[in-house]
Amino acid sequence: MTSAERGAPTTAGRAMEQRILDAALEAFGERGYHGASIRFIAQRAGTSIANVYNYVSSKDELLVQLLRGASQRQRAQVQAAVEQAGDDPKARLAAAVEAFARYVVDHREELTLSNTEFRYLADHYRAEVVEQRDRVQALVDEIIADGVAQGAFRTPYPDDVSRSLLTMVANITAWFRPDGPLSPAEVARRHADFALALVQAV
Amino acid sequence: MTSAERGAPTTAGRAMEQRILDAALEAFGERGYHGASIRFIAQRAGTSIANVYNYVSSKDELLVQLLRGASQRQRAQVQAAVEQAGDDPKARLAAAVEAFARYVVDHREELTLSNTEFRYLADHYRAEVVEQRDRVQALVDEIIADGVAQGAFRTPYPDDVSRSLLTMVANITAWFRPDGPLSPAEVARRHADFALALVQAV
Amino acid sequence: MTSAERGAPTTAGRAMEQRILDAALEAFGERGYHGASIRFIAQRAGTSIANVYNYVSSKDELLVQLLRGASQRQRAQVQAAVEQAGDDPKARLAAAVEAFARYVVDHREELTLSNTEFRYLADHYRAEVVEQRDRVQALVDEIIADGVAQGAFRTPYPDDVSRSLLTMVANITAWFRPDGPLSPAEVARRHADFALALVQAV
Amino acid sequence: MTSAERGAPTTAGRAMEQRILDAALEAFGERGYHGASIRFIAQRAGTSIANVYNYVSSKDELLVQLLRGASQRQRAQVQAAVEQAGDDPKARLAAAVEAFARYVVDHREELTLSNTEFRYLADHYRAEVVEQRDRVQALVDEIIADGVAQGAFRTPYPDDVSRSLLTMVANITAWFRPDGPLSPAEVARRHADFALALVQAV
DNA sequence: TATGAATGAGGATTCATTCAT
DNA sequence: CATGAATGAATCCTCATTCAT
Repeated sequence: MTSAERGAPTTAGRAMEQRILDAALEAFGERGYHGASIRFIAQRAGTSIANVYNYVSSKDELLVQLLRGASQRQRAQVQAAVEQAGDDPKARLAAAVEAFARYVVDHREELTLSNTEFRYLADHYRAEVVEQRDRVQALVDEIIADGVAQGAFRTPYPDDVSRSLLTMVANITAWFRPDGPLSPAEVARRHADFALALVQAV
Repeated sequence: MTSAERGAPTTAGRAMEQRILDAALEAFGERGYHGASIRFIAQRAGTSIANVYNYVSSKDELLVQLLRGASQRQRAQVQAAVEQAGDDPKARLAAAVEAFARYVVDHREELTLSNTEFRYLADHYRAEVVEQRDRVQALVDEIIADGVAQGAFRTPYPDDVSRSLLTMVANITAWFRPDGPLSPAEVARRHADFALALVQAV
Repeated sequence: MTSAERGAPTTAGRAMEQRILDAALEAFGERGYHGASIRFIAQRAGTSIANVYNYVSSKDELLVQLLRGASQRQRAQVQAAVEQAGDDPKARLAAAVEAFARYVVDHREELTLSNTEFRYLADHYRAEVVEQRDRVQALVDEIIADGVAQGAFRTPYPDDVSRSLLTMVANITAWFRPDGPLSPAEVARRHADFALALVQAV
Repeated sequence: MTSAERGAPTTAGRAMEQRILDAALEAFGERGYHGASIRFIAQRAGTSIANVYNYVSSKDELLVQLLRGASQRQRAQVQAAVEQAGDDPKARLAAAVEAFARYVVDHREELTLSNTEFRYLADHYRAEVVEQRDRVQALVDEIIADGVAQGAFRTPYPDDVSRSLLTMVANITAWFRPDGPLSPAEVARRHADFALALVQAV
């Protein structure tokens, strides 16, 4: 059931919904939230404007649905990676950053949106996305704090480093091009290294 | 007939022009390029819509004028700082990053624009801004390469570090709040430290 | 295929039809014909939009069905009252007006519709409603004319009084509130008195 | 200065504004508030849709401007007539009703609007119109109460008569046609007579 | 220098309606 | 009997821009 009030969707309906979400992701990514019209999105999805509103109740809602999904999946991916990384702070930090970076590079469109259009969300919607972000930030904060406590990291500003680190990784979208010299995997790995350097791992 | 196509501007004219540019900076910063209308900007500037067109030939031009000025001033500030820093790679890198960061924090609105609305510039205009950015990037690239050559920095990926470093600093705008715990000066200084950590300065 | 074009309706079908008509009456009453959408009506009726069209062939038809029914029942009620009132013009007029007023007050929504949305009916439909109204008007005209002929009423403008009288009573809807000080029965009775005053009954 | 925020209007501007208001009055009268689109109004006024919004800030505002003006002028006309009518309750009542009726017949479009579209006004706007109406009603209430006190009127329900009387007169719009047998002046005069009959003037 | 008047195109959204299931 | 999917046309309103004054 989508946010537009309706009953159980058919198979065709579900497919159409996905096409619309995909089209919106592309459109917002290319032109920004305000720059991408519903007309443009509908065209990309191959439907009429009116039919878009059978699946989504407003343009706002379209944006939030995309951002919400992205932030949840990214958080989940980071959390899972950390859980598998064992106890060593270095391993945990590397795993967190690599997973975070991997999500960024693999879902550039979602993250471009998240970085640049997030602020246009209505307050009510923004909260949901902020929470996911905060949970990731808190996780990394904690890893770094642990590392410092155990003497594995020597940075004098653990919290500031943590924030700047995630800022750096989230904004890989600002320069990464898939046809560039670095593969997604390499980009992610190197940023894991950068993270260790930033915290001054011993 | 825009300002550029006319004779010498009067003092009052110059003041009006500045009011318009300031208003546009605020407006774009709050709502984004597509989200801020000329009407909104004119209201902020306290003039009529039509009068905005006495100073700027189009909305595009308004954006480009802001971004061009910002990127030039930022580059100039970084260059000046580096020139005064002497020969030591560490001192030079610290000076470059601190100056860059300082500009970001002191001109948050300009840089928010630069980070998020830059992509909406027409190709022709974008080039001018890109050039300024590239010159800063090249300068930092060179400092880091020198440092590596002299054995002062041990990073195995000097170019990647350079790019990620500037990304991190440019996006301080994403989280910095003037009423937060850190002063602009502190934020800048710490990012200089982060830079040295990132390049693994000896 | 609308209800009219189908076989005998089921009991459940009849109930649904009534729910739709009730919902439409409410909706048109609250928002007017143009202001009430089929979506709104369907929601009130607790069905889908599409299902509304199983019972009514168009929005126009929905309005006409309501107005037609109302005007028929009102006319019937007035006629019945007059027939039971005997021969005295005063009694007949009082009975007519009281019955007419009673219908108005007891069916405010229908009459609000009738007073305000009637003009949006397509010509073809309007005729049916006009006929019912005209029959009531003619009946009252006749009663008053009789009264004048018999010397029971002294008004010099029998036809004008007749029209203004029914206008006054039909538009009770404009001010009557069920939670006001007057009961429906009282309102009706007083208007019967007003009618006698208007015709200057001896 | 119109409600749409602008500076001093030019002569041409004032003329355009009047054309728009006239067009809206006609349009709302013919099709009702919800039925008359801004497009339709603009066409009638001979301008573009966008230009309508140079003079009026919303469709709501267009309606309220019309209704506000009408109710004010009608009240003023009634008040003036009463003031000139001397002290005799009969003369005063006749004057009030005749003036009221005259306004109705002479401004049928305005009053059709007032009778049928008034309820679609936003609460905030409605209050202004209600006040004008209430003042007229209060004036007539008072005249009738005085007449009853002085023994000039014998109606047992002075307040109810007062309300039904004005209802009757306001809704002359429902049946009056300028090409009918009665002139505006005659219609008004007869309703003054009806008023005296209703209150049972001695 | 400054602004009111004007507009065509387009913004998001809702409309009444149809049809396959 | 009932409904989700779909649409073209229309809704109100705002857009960036021009021009005469």
